[in-house]
Amino acid sequence: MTTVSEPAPRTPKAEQTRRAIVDAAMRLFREGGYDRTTMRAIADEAGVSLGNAYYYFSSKEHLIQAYYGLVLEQHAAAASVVLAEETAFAARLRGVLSAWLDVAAPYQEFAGKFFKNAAEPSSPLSPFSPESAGPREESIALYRQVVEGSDLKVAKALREELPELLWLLQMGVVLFWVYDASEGQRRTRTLVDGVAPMVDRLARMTRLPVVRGVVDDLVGLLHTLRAG
Amino acid sequence: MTTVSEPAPRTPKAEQTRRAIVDAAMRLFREGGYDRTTMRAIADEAGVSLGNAYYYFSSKEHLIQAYYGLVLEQHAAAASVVLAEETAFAARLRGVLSAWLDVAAPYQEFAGKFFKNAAEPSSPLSPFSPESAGPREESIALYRQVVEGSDLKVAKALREELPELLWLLQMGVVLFWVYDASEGQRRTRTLVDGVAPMVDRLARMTRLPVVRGVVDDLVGLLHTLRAG
DNA sequence: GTCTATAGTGGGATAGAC
DNA sequence: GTCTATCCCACTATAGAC
Repeated sequence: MTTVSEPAPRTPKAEQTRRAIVDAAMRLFREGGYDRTTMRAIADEAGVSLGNAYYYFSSKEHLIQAYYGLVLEQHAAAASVVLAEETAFAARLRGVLSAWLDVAAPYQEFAGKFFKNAAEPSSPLSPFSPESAGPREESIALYRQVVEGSDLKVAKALREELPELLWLLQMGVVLFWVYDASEGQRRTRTLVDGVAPMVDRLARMTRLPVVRGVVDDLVGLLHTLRAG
Repeated sequence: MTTVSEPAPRTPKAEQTRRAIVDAAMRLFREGGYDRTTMRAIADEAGVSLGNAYYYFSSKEHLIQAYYGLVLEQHAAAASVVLAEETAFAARLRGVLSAWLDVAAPYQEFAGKFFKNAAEPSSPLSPFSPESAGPREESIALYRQVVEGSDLKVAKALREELPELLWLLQMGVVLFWVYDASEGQRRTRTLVDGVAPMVDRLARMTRLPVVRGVVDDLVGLLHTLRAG
Protein backbone atom coordinates (compact mmCIF):
# COMPACT_ATOMS: atom_id res chain seq x y z
CA MET A 1 0.00 0.00 0.00
CA THR A 2 1.53 3.21 -1.11
CA THR A 3 0.67 6.25 0.93
CA VAL A 4 2.58 9.27 -0.18
CA SER A 5 2.99 11.09 3.12
CA GLU A 6 -0.16 13.16 2.68
CA PRO A 7 -1.71 13.30 6.16
CA ALA A 8 -4.85 11.16 6.31
CA PRO A 9 -7.87 13.45 6.72
CA ARG A 10 -9.58 12.98 10.05
CA THR A 11 -13.28 13.35 9.39
CA PRO A 12 -15.41 11.84 6.59
CA LYS A 13 -16.40 15.32 5.56
CA ALA A 14 -12.80 16.34 5.19
CA GLU A 15 -12.11 13.25 3.17
CA GLN A 16 -15.00 14.12 0.89
CA THR A 17 -13.77 17.66 0.33
CA ARG A 18 -10.26 16.46 -0.27
CA ARG A 19 -11.51 13.97 -2.80
CA ALA A 20 -13.55 16.61 -4.58
CA ILE A 21 -10.50 18.80 -4.95
CA VAL A 22 -8.29 16.01 -6.23
CA ASP A 23 -10.92 14.84 -8.70
CA ALA A 24 -11.51 18.33 -9.98
CA ALA A 25 -7.79 18.86 -10.39
CA MET A 26 -7.32 15.60 -12.29
CA ARG A 27 -10.20 16.42 -14.59
CA LEU A 28 -8.99 19.91 -15.37
CA PHE A 29 -5.36 18.91 -15.67
CA ARG A 30 -6.32 16.32 -18.23
CA GLU A 31 -8.48 18.71 -20.18
CA GLY A 32 -6.37 21.81 -20.22
CA GLY A 33 -2.93 20.81 -18.98
CA TYR A 34 -1.21 21.65 -15.74
CA ASP A 35 0.00 25.14 -16.46
CA ARG A 36 -3.23 26.42 -17.88
CA THR A 37 -5.28 25.09 -15.00
CA THR A 38 -5.48 27.64 -12.22
CA MET A 39 -6.03 26.93 -8.57
CA ARG A 40 -9.07 29.14 -8.80
CA ALA A 41 -10.56 26.96 -11.51
CA ILE A 42 -9.86 23.83 -9.50
CA ALA A 43 -11.52 25.32 -6.44
CA ASP A 44 -14.52 26.38 -8.52
CA GLU A 45 -14.82 22.99 -10.17
CA ALA A 46 -14.64 21.31 -6.79
CA GLY A 47 -17.22 23.73 -5.40
CA VAL A 48 -14.96 25.08 -2.66
CA SER A 49 -13.22 28.35 -2.04
CA LEU A 50 -9.68 29.01 -3.13
CA GLY A 51 -8.53 29.24 0.47
CA ASN A 52 -10.08 25.92 1.24
CA ALA A 53 -8.25 24.25 -1.61
CA TYR A 54 -5.04 25.54 -0.10
CA TYR A 55 -6.11 24.21 3.27
CA TYR A 56 -5.83 20.70 1.81
CA PHE A 57 -2.98 21.19 -0.63
CA SER A 58 -0.42 23.68 0.42
CA SER A 59 0.68 24.26 -3.15
CA LYS A 60 -0.40 23.48 -6.65
CA GLU A 61 2.50 21.10 -6.98
CA HIS A 62 1.33 19.11 -4.00
CA LEU A 63 -1.64 18.08 -6.07
CA ILE A 64 0.75 16.16 -8.27
CA GLN A 65 1.46 13.84 -5.39
CA ALA A 66 -1.92 12.28 -5.95
CA TYR A 67 -0.75 11.16 -9.37
CA TYR A 68 2.50 9.87 -8.08
CA GLY A 69 0.91 7.66 -5.46
CA LEU A 70 -1.46 6.28 -8.04
CA VAL A 71 1.33 5.37 -10.42
CA LEU A 72 3.37 3.61 -7.74
CA GLU A 73 0.42 1.54 -6.69
CA GLN A 74 -0.49 0.52 -10.21
CA HIS A 75 3.11 -0.24 -11.07
CA ALA A 76 3.44 -2.67 -8.19
CA ALA A 77 0.29 -4.43 -9.37
CA ALA A 78 1.31 -4.59 -13.02
CA ALA A 79 4.83 -5.70 -12.12
CA SER A 80 3.61 -8.57 -9.98
CA VAL A 81 1.85 -10.03 -13.00
CA VAL A 82 5.08 -10.00 -14.96
CA LEU A 83 7.05 -11.44 -12.05
CA ALA A 84 4.62 -14.33 -11.72
CA GLU A 85 5.00 -15.23 -15.39
CA GLU A 86 8.64 -14.80 -16.24
CA THR A 87 11.73 -16.42 -14.82
CA ALA A 88 14.42 -15.18 -17.21
CA PHE A 89 16.16 -12.16 -15.73
CA ALA A 90 16.17 -10.07 -18.90
CA ALA A 91 12.46 -10.67 -19.42
CA ARG A 92 11.64 -9.83 -15.82
CA LEU A 93 13.63 -6.63 -15.94
CA ARG A 94 12.20 -5.62 -19.27
CA GLY A 95 8.70 -6.46 -18.06
CA VAL A 96 8.91 -4.44 -14.87
CA LEU A 97 10.35 -1.43 -16.65
CA SER A 98 7.75 -1.71 -19.41
CA ALA A 99 5.03 -2.00 -16.80
CA TRP A 100 6.11 1.33 -15.48
CA LEU A 101 5.81 2.86 -18.93
CA ASP A 102 2.35 1.34 -19.39
CA VAL A 103 1.10 2.60 -16.09
CA ALA A 104 2.64 6.04 -16.30
CA ALA A 105 1.79 6.72 -19.95
CA PRO A 106 -1.37 8.76 -19.28
CA TYR A 107 0.52 10.98 -16.91
CA GLN A 108 3.54 11.81 -18.97
CA GLU A 109 2.94 15.54 -18.86
CA PHE A 110 2.57 15.56 -15.10
CA ALA A 111 5.68 13.51 -14.67
CA GLY A 112 7.57 16.54 -15.92
CA LYS A 113 5.97 18.71 -13.29
CA PHE A 114 6.62 16.12 -10.67
CA PHE A 115 10.24 15.95 -11.66
CA LYS A 116 10.50 19.65 -11.39
CA ASN A 117 9.37 19.31 -7.82
CA ALA A 118 11.43 16.25 -7.07
CA ALA A 119 14.57 17.82 -8.41
CA GLU A 120 14.79 20.23 -5.54
CA PRO A 121 16.92 18.54 -2.89
CA SER A 122 15.09 20.09 0.03
CA SER A 123 11.69 19.04 -1.25
CA PRO A 124 9.93 16.24 0.63
CA LEU A 125 8.87 14.98 -2.78
CA SER A 126 12.43 14.28 -3.78
CA PRO A 127 12.96 10.55 -4.35
CA PHE A 128 15.96 10.75 -2.03
CA SER A 129 14.24 12.53 0.83
CA PRO A 130 13.43 10.85 4.15
CA GLU A 131 9.74 11.39 3.43
CA SER A 132 10.06 9.30 0.28
CA ALA A 133 11.85 6.48 2.05
CA GLY A 134 8.74 4.31 2.10
CA PRO A 135 7.88 4.45 -1.59
CA ARG A 136 11.57 4.20 -2.46
CA GLU A 137 11.98 1.05 -0.42
CA GLU A 138 8.94 -0.43 -2.08
CA SER A 139 10.36 0.23 -5.51
CA ILE A 140 13.70 -1.27 -4.57
CA ALA A 141 11.90 -4.29 -3.13
CA LEU A 142 10.28 -4.73 -6.51
CA TYR A 143 13.69 -5.00 -8.13
CA ARG A 144 14.84 -7.33 -5.41
CA GLN A 145 12.07 -9.64 -6.57
CA VAL A 146 13.22 -9.20 -10.15
CA VAL A 147 16.64 -10.52 -9.16
CA GLU A 148 15.68 -13.17 -6.64
CA GLY A 149 12.96 -14.86 -8.62
CA SER A 150 15.17 -15.07 -11.67
CA ASP A 151 17.76 -17.43 -13.14
CA LEU A 152 20.46 -14.79 -12.83
CA LYS A 153 23.91 -15.83 -11.71
CA VAL A 154 25.97 -12.86 -10.69
CA ALA A 155 29.09 -12.09 -8.69
CA LYS A 156 28.13 -12.50 -5.04
CA ALA A 157 29.34 -9.05 -3.97
CA LEU A 158 27.11 -7.50 -6.57
CA ARG A 159 23.98 -9.49 -5.87
CA GLU A 160 23.04 -7.49 -2.81
CA GLU A 161 23.65 -4.19 -4.53
CA LEU A 162 21.76 -5.09 -7.66
CA PRO A 163 18.23 -4.15 -6.56
CA GLU A 164 19.28 -0.62 -5.69
CA LEU A 165 21.27 -0.31 -8.89
CA LEU A 166 18.29 -1.49 -10.91
CA TRP A 167 16.14 1.06 -9.12
CA LEU A 168 18.68 3.67 -10.20
CA LEU A 169 18.39 2.31 -13.70
CA GLN A 170 14.66 2.85 -13.50
CA MET A 171 15.27 6.43 -12.41
CA GLY A 172 17.40 6.85 -15.50
CA VAL A 173 14.73 5.34 -17.72
CA VAL A 174 12.13 7.59 -16.17
CA LEU A 175 14.36 10.57 -16.78
CA PHE A 176 14.70 9.58 -20.42
CA TRP A 177 10.97 9.03 -20.64
CA VAL A 178 10.15 12.41 -19.19
CA TYR A 179 12.13 14.03 -21.97
CA ASP A 180 10.89 11.65 -24.65
CA ALA A 181 8.71 13.57 -27.09
CA SER A 182 8.29 10.75 -29.65
CA GLU A 183 4.72 9.65 -30.07
CA GLY A 184 3.71 7.03 -27.54
CA GLN A 185 7.19 7.45 -26.07
CA ARG A 186 8.36 4.93 -28.62
CA ARG A 187 12.00 5.79 -28.05
CA THR A 188 11.82 4.91 -24.37
CA ARG A 189 10.34 1.53 -25.35
CA THR A 190 13.32 1.01 -27.60
CA LEU A 191 15.60 1.96 -24.75
CA VAL A 192 14.02 -0.50 -22.35
CA ASP A 193 13.98 -3.31 -24.91
CA GLY A 194 17.65 -2.71 -25.63
CA VAL A 195 18.85 -2.10 -22.11
CA ALA A 196 17.28 -5.11 -20.42
CA PRO A 197 19.23 -7.80 -22.34
CA MET A 198 22.35 -5.66 -22.10
CA VAL A 199 22.12 -5.48 -18.33
CA ASP A 200 21.54 -9.22 -18.33
CA ARG A 201 24.71 -9.86 -20.32
CA LEU A 202 26.69 -7.42 -18.22
CA ALA A 203 25.49 -8.91 -14.97
CA ARG A 204 26.43 -12.45 -16.01
CA MET A 205 29.79 -11.19 -17.14
CA THR A 206 30.64 -10.04 -13.65
CA ARG A 207 31.64 -13.57 -12.76
CA LEU A 208 34.52 -13.53 -15.23
CA PRO A 209 37.84 -12.95 -13.48
CA VAL A 210 38.79 -10.02 -15.71
CA VAL A 211 35.60 -8.19 -14.97
CA ARG A 212 35.38 -9.04 -11.31
CA GLY A 213 38.02 -6.50 -10.40
CA VAL A 214 35.91 -3.62 -11.62
CA VAL A 215 32.87 -5.04 -9.88
CA ASP A 216 34.75 -5.13 -6.60
CA ASP A 217 35.79 -1.53 -7.15
CA LEU A 218 32.20 -0.59 -7.79
CA VAL A 219 30.86 -2.37 -4.73
CA GLY A 220 33.61 -0.84 -2.63
CA LEU A 221 32.77 2.60 -3.89
CA LEU A 222 29.10 2.10 -3.13
CA HIS A 223 29.94 1.09 0.43
CA THR A 224 32.22 4.07 0.90
CA LEU A 225 29.60 6.45 -0.38
CA ARG A 226 26.93 4.94 1.79
CA ALA A 227 29.12 5.26 4.86
CA GLY A 228 30.16 8.83 4.16
CA MET B 1 33.47 30.80 -25.96
CA THR B 2 30.19 30.17 -24.33
CA THR B 3 27.23 31.93 -25.81
CA VAL B 4 24.07 30.61 -24.32
CA SER B 5 21.91 31.19 -27.38
CA GLU B 6 21.03 34.56 -25.95
CA PRO B 7 21.35 36.89 -28.92
CA ALA B 8 24.75 38.49 -28.83
CA PRO B 9 24.34 42.14 -27.89
CA ARG B 10 25.40 44.43 -30.69
CA THR B 11 26.93 47.39 -28.93
CA PRO B 12 29.43 47.57 -26.05
CA LYS B 13 26.91 49.58 -24.11
CA ALA B 14 24.36 46.83 -24.44
CA GLU B 15 26.91 44.26 -23.34
CA GLN B 16 27.65 46.38 -20.29
CA THR B 17 24.01 46.62 -19.35
CA ARG B 18 23.52 42.92 -19.89
CA ARG B 19 26.47 42.22 -17.68
CA ALA B 20 25.17 44.51 -14.95
CA ILE B 21 21.87 42.67 -14.91
CA VAL B 22 23.46 39.23 -14.75
CA ASP B 23 25.86 40.31 -12.03
CA ALA B 24 23.11 41.85 -9.97
CA ALA B 25 21.00 38.74 -10.35
CA MET B 26 23.81 36.43 -9.30
CA ARG B 27 24.59 38.55 -6.28
CA LEU B 28 20.98 38.64 -5.15
CA PHE B 29 20.35 34.98 -5.92
CA ARG B 30 23.29 34.00 -3.76
CA GLU B 31 22.27 36.26 -0.92
CA GLY B 32 18.57 35.60 -0.77
CA GLY B 33 17.94 32.60 -2.97
CA TYR B 34 16.24 32.41 -6.32
CA ASP B 35 12.62 32.43 -5.25
CA ARG B 36 12.90 35.35 -2.89
CA THR B 37 14.73 37.54 -5.40
CA THR B 38 12.29 39.58 -7.45
CA MET B 39 12.85 40.88 -10.92
CA ARG B 40 12.24 44.36 -9.56
CA ALA B 41 15.03 43.93 -7.05
CA ILE B 42 17.37 42.70 -9.77
CA ALA B 43 16.55 45.65 -11.98
CA ASP B 44 17.06 48.05 -9.08
CA GLU B 45 20.35 46.46 -8.09
CA ALA B 46 21.55 46.67 -11.68
CA GLY B 47 20.39 50.28 -11.93
CA VAL B 48 18.04 49.65 -14.83
CA SER B 49 14.30 49.67 -15.24
CA LEU B 50 12.21 46.57 -14.93
CA GLY B 51 11.29 46.80 -18.58
CA ASN B 52 14.91 46.96 -19.55
CA ALA B 53 15.70 43.83 -17.57
CA TYR B 54 13.01 42.08 -19.57
CA TYR B 55 14.42 43.57 -22.72
CA TYR B 56 17.55 41.49 -22.15
CA PHE B 57 16.09 38.47 -20.40
CA SER B 58 12.66 37.45 -21.47
CA SER B 59 12.02 35.56 -18.25
CA LYS B 60 13.49 35.06 -14.83
CA GLU B 61 14.52 31.58 -15.87
CA HIS B 62 16.55 32.94 -18.73
CA LEU B 63 18.71 34.69 -16.17
CA ILE B 64 19.67 31.35 -14.73
CA GLN B 65 20.70 30.23 -18.13
CA ALA B 66 23.12 33.12 -18.29
CA TYR B 67 24.51 32.08 -14.95
CA TYR B 68 24.88 28.56 -16.21
CA GLY B 69 26.81 29.93 -19.15
CA LEU B 70 29.24 31.58 -16.75
CA VAL B 71 29.86 28.31 -14.95
CA LEU B 72 30.43 26.56 -18.26
CA GLU B 73 32.91 29.20 -19.29
CA GLN B 74 34.87 28.86 -16.07
CA HIS B 75 34.73 25.11 -16.31
CA ALA B 76 36.17 25.15 -19.78
CA ALA B 77 39.01 27.36 -18.55
CA ALA B 78 39.75 25.23 -15.51
CA ALA B 79 39.50 22.05 -17.55
CA SER B 80 41.94 23.25 -20.17
CA VAL B 81 44.61 23.58 -17.48
CA VAL B 82 44.09 19.96 -16.53
CA LEU B 83 44.04 18.83 -20.14
CA ALA B 84 47.33 20.56 -20.82
CA GLU B 85 49.01 18.79 -17.92
CA GLU B 86 47.71 15.27 -17.90
CA THR B 87 47.85 12.58 -20.55
CA ALA B 88 46.53 9.59 -18.63
CA PHE B 89 42.86 9.13 -19.37
CA ALA B 90 41.79 8.48 -15.77
CA ALA B 91 43.60 11.59 -14.58
CA ARG B 92 42.12 13.72 -17.35
CA LEU B 93 38.61 12.54 -16.61
CA ARG B 94 38.99 12.95 -12.89
CA GLY B 95 40.52 16.38 -13.40
CA VAL B 96 37.77 17.68 -15.64
CA LEU B 97 35.03 16.40 -13.35
CA SER B 98 36.81 17.83 -10.33
CA ALA B 99 37.20 21.13 -12.12
CA TRP B 100 33.44 21.29 -12.41
CA LEU B 101 33.08 20.75 -8.69
CA ASP B 102 35.63 23.48 -7.99
CA VAL B 103 33.95 25.98 -10.25
CA ALA B 104 30.40 25.25 -9.15
CA ALA B 105 31.13 24.93 -5.43
CA PRO B 106 30.16 28.49 -4.47
CA TYR B 107 26.77 28.00 -6.02
CA GLN B 108 25.86 24.63 -4.61
CA GLU B 109 22.91 25.78 -2.58
CA PHE B 110 21.63 27.88 -5.42
CA ALA B 111 22.11 24.98 -7.79
CA GLY B 112 19.17 23.23 -6.15
CA LYS B 113 16.87 25.99 -7.30
CA PHE B 114 18.45 25.90 -10.67
CA PHE B 115 17.86 22.20 -10.96
CA LYS B 116 14.30 22.52 -9.90
CA ASN B 117 13.68 24.73 -12.87
CA ALA B 118 15.94 22.88 -15.26
CA ALA B 119 14.34 19.52 -14.59
CA GLU B 120 11.19 20.44 -16.39
CA PRO B 121 11.37 19.18 -19.97
CA SER B 122 9.64 22.22 -21.42
CA SER B 123 12.02 24.59 -19.68
CA PRO B 124 14.65 26.30 -21.79
CA LEU B 125 17.00 25.55 -18.91
CA SER B 126 16.77 21.85 -19.45
CA PRO B 127 20.13 20.47 -20.57
CA PHE B 128 18.29 18.72 -23.39
CA SER B 129 16.39 21.73 -24.68
CA PRO B 130 17.12 23.34 -28.05
CA GLU B 131 18.13 26.50 -26.20
CA SER B 132 20.85 24.54 -24.43
CA ALA B 133 22.18 22.94 -27.59
CA GLY B 134 25.15 25.28 -27.76
CA PRO B 135 26.41 24.81 -24.21
CA ARG B 136 25.70 21.09 -24.45
CA GLU B 137 27.85 20.76 -27.56
CA GLU B 138 30.63 22.68 -25.87
CA SER B 139 30.57 20.39 -22.87
CA ILE B 140 30.63 17.35 -25.07
CA ALA B 141 33.53 18.86 -26.98
CA LEU B 142 35.38 19.13 -23.68
CA TYR B 143 35.02 15.41 -23.16
CA ARG B 144 36.08 14.79 -26.71
CA GLN B 145 39.33 16.48 -25.75
CA VAL B 146 39.54 14.31 -22.65
CA VAL B 147 39.45 11.23 -24.87
CA GLU B 148 41.48 12.42 -27.82
CA GLY B 149 44.40 13.87 -25.93
CA SER B 150 44.73 10.77 -23.79
CA ASP B 151 46.50 7.45 -23.92
CA LEU B 152 43.19 5.62 -23.98
CA LYS B 153 42.80 2.61 -26.23
CA VAL B 154 39.19 1.71 -26.67
CA ALA B 155 37.02 -0.31 -29.04
CA LYS B 156 36.73 1.72 -32.20
CA ALA B 157 32.94 1.68 -32.30
CA LEU B 158 32.85 3.15 -28.84
CA ARG B 159 35.42 5.84 -29.35
CA GLU B 160 33.07 8.16 -31.17
CA GLU B 161 30.32 7.69 -28.64
CA LEU B 162 32.52 8.17 -25.63
CA PRO B 163 32.43 11.98 -25.40
CA GLU B 164 28.65 12.03 -25.22
CA LEU B 165 28.63 9.17 -22.72
CA LEU B 166 31.15 11.00 -20.54
CA TRP B 167 28.99 14.09 -20.72
CA LEU B 168 26.11 11.96 -19.48
CA LEU B 169 28.38 10.77 -16.70
CA GLN B 170 28.97 14.37 -15.75
CA MET B 171 25.24 14.95 -15.64
CA GLY B 172 24.98 12.06 -13.22
CA VAL B 173 27.77 13.45 -11.09
CA VAL B 174 26.08 16.84 -11.04
CA LEU B 175 22.84 15.22 -9.98
CA PHE B 176 24.62 13.46 -7.14
CA TRP B 177 26.34 16.71 -6.21
CA VAL B 178 23.11 18.65 -6.04
CA TYR B 179 21.81 16.20 -3.46
CA ASP B 180 25.12 15.97 -1.61
CA ALA B 181 24.71 17.53 1.81
CA SER B 182 28.10 16.47 3.19
CA GLU B 183 30.32 19.39 4.07
CA GLY B 184 32.31 20.62 1.11
CA GLN B 185 30.48 17.99 -0.94
CA ARG B 186 33.06 15.50 0.19
CA ARG B 187 31.00 12.55 -0.96
CA THR B 188 30.86 13.79 -4.52
CA ARG B 189 34.65 14.10 -4.46
CA THR B 190 34.81 10.51 -3.35
CA LEU B 191 32.46 9.55 -6.16
CA VAL B 192 34.57 11.30 -8.79
CA ASP B 193 37.82 9.87 -7.45
CA GLY B 194 36.34 6.41 -7.52
CA VAL B 195 34.48 6.62 -10.79
CA ALA B 196 37.28 7.98 -12.97
CA PRO B 197 39.64 4.99 -12.65
CA MET B 198 36.66 2.65 -12.92
CA VAL B 199 35.59 4.17 -16.22
CA ASP B 200 39.19 3.93 -17.34
CA ARG B 201 39.32 0.21 -16.59
CA LEU B 202 35.95 -0.39 -18.16
CA ALA B 203 36.84 1.50 -21.31
CA ARG B 204 40.05 -0.45 -21.84
CA MET B 205 38.17 -3.64 -21.24
CA THR B 206 35.96 -3.00 -24.23
CA ARG B 207 38.67 -4.34 -26.50
CA LEU B 208 38.41 -7.80 -24.99
CA PRO B 209 36.44 -10.13 -27.24
CA VAL B 210 34.02 -11.15 -24.47
CA VAL B 211 33.12 -7.61 -23.70
CA ARG B 212 33.02 -6.34 -27.22
CA GLY B 213 29.65 -7.94 -27.85
CA VAL B 214 27.99 -5.82 -25.22
CA VAL B 215 29.75 -2.73 -26.49
CA ASP B 216 28.41 -3.36 -29.97
CA ASP B 217 24.94 -3.75 -28.52
CA LEU B 218 25.35 -0.47 -26.68
CA VAL B 219 26.58 1.42 -29.71
CA GLY B 220 23.80 -0.07 -31.81
CA LEU B 221 21.24 1.00 -29.25
CA LEU B 222 22.63 4.50 -29.17
CA HIS B 223 22.37 4.76 -32.94
CA THR B 224 18.82 3.46 -32.93
CA LEU B 225 17.80 5.93 -30.28
CA ARG B 226 19.42 8.79 -32.07
CA ALA B 227 17.64 7.93 -35.30
CA GLY B 228 14.26 7.51 -33.64
C1' DG C 1 18.51 49.63 -31.03
C1' DT C 2 18.57 50.91 -25.97
C1' DC C 3 16.15 52.60 -22.14
C1' DT C 4 12.70 54.80 -18.76
C1' DA C 5 8.43 55.28 -16.33
C1' DT C 6 4.09 53.86 -15.23
C1' DA C 7 0.12 51.24 -15.05
C1' DG C 8 -1.73 47.27 -15.61
C1' DT C 9 -3.19 41.67 -15.47
C1' DG C 10 -3.22 37.06 -13.88
C1' DG C 11 -2.62 33.73 -10.73
C1' DG C 12 -0.12 31.46 -6.74
C1' DA C 13 -0.31 31.90 -2.04
C1' DT C 14 -1.83 33.83 2.69
C1' DA C 15 -4.50 36.16 6.80
C1' DG C 16 -7.80 36.25 9.63
C1' DA C 17 -12.76 36.32 10.52
C1' DC C 18 -16.36 33.04 11.25
C1' DG D 1 -12.81 23.75 7.81
C1' DT D 2 -14.39 27.17 5.26
C1' DC D 3 -14.83 31.59 3.72
C1' DT D 4 -13.62 36.46 1.83
C1' DA D 5 -10.31 39.74 1.06
C1' DT D 6 -5.85 40.67 0.09
C1' DC D 7 -0.93 40.32 -0.97
C1' DC D 8 2.85 39.52 -3.92
C1' DC D 9 5.27 39.22 -7.97
C1' DA D 10 6.22 37.42 -12.75
C1' DC D 11 5.10 39.32 -16.66
C1' DT D 12 2.83 42.62 -20.21
C1' DA D 13 1.55 47.00 -22.35
C1' DT D 14 2.27 51.37 -23.69
C1' DA D 15 4.11 55.63 -24.73
C1' DG D 16 7.80 58.04 -25.28
C1' DA D 17 13.07 59.63 -24.74
C1' DC D 18 17.84 59.28 -26.85
